[in-house]
Amino acid sequence: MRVSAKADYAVRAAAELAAAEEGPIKGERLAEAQDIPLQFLEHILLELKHHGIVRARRGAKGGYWLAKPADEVTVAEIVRAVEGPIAHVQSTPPEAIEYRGNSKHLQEVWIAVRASLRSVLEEVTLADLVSGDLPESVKDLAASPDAWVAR
Amino acid sequence: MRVSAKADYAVRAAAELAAAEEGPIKGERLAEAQDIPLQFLEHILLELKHHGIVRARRGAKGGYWLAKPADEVTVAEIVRAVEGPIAHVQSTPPEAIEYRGNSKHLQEVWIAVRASLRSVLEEVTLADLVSGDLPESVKDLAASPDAWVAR
DNA sequence: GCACTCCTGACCAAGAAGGTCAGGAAAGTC
DNA sequence: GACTTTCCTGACCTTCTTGGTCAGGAGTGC
Repeated sequence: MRVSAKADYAVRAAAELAAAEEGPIKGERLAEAQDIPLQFLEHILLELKHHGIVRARRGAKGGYWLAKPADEVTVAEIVRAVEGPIAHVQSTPPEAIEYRGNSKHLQEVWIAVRASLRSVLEEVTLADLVSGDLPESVKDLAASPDAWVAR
Repeated sequence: MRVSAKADYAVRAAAELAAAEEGPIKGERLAEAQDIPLQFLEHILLELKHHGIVRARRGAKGGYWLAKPADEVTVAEIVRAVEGPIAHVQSTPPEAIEYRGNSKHLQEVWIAVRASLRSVLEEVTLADLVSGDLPESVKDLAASPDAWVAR
C-alpha cells in the first residue's frame, strides 16, 4: 500500500516534460530539475517509452518528450507503466480471488479500494499537475486538514 | 500500490474472529477456515496481538479473540498493524516530502490518494465485513461494473 | 505431569527496490 | 569521416521485503 520511489520519480519527470515549452528535454536536465539519480531515471524513461507515454531521440539536440498532449496523460498510466497493476492482492486482481466463509465480502472491499485509487489517479492529468488546477474531487480530498495528518 | 498476502490473511483471520460466537478460537481453526498456512498465520496473529487488536491464551481451551468489539475494529487498523503506514511515498509520509518545480502539486495528489484509501479502509469495520452490510460509500464504489474490470 | 496451544527467534529462497557501471547505437556537427 | 552528444541496454550490486518453514520454549488446563 505504498508508492515506490520509481513511481514518484516517473510522475515528476513526466510533469517536467509536460511543462516543457519546446523541443526534446535531455535526461540530465530532468534529473537535475527533480533531483533524481540520472542513470536510474534513464531506466525509468525507457520504461515510459516502451509503454508509449514518452518518445525520445538520441544525439545532440536529442532528449525526451511526451507522446501525447499533457491533458491526455493520467497519473494512473504512469504509475501502471512502472509499478504494474494498481491494487492487486497477493499479485492477483481482486476480482479473480475467491473468498470463503466470513471473509466473503472482503472482495468488495478490495474492489472499492481499487476504485477509490482510480478515482484519484485516473482523474489527474499531467496538465492538471503542472497547472496546479486539480479536479474538484481531488482538491476536496486534499483540502481536509485531516488528510494531512499522519496516522 | 498493492495489498500484501499478509494484510489479506490478517483481515480474513480477523473476520473469522469477529464472527466467532463463543470462546477463544485456535489458530489451526482459523488457518483451515481461511486456508492460510498455519505457521505464517501465527506470526501474523502475534503482530495483531502486539498491536492490541487481538488477545490470546495458551493451552487447552486456548486460542485467539478480538480485543475490542467487532464494530470498533477497522480494516485500516489491521492493515497498518501488518503493513505499516498506508500510502507512504518512498517510505516517508507524503506530507513530509518537498516537491520542487513542476511537480509541486504532486504532494496534493499523494495526499488525496491516501485520503481516498482511508475513506474506504477506515470506514469498514469487521462487523460490516462479516454481515456484508458495508457502508454506503463503499458499497457505491464497489457497485459500479467499471470497478470490476481490470485495466 | 501431561497434553495442548500460543510465543519467539532463526532461518531461507526468491524477488523487488533502488540504484550503479560499462559499453553500444543513433543523431547531429564540423 | 570523425567526433560529440544523448539515448539504449544489459549486467551487476546491495539491501530489504515477501512469504514462508523449523525448532523449541513457555503458559494453561486437566
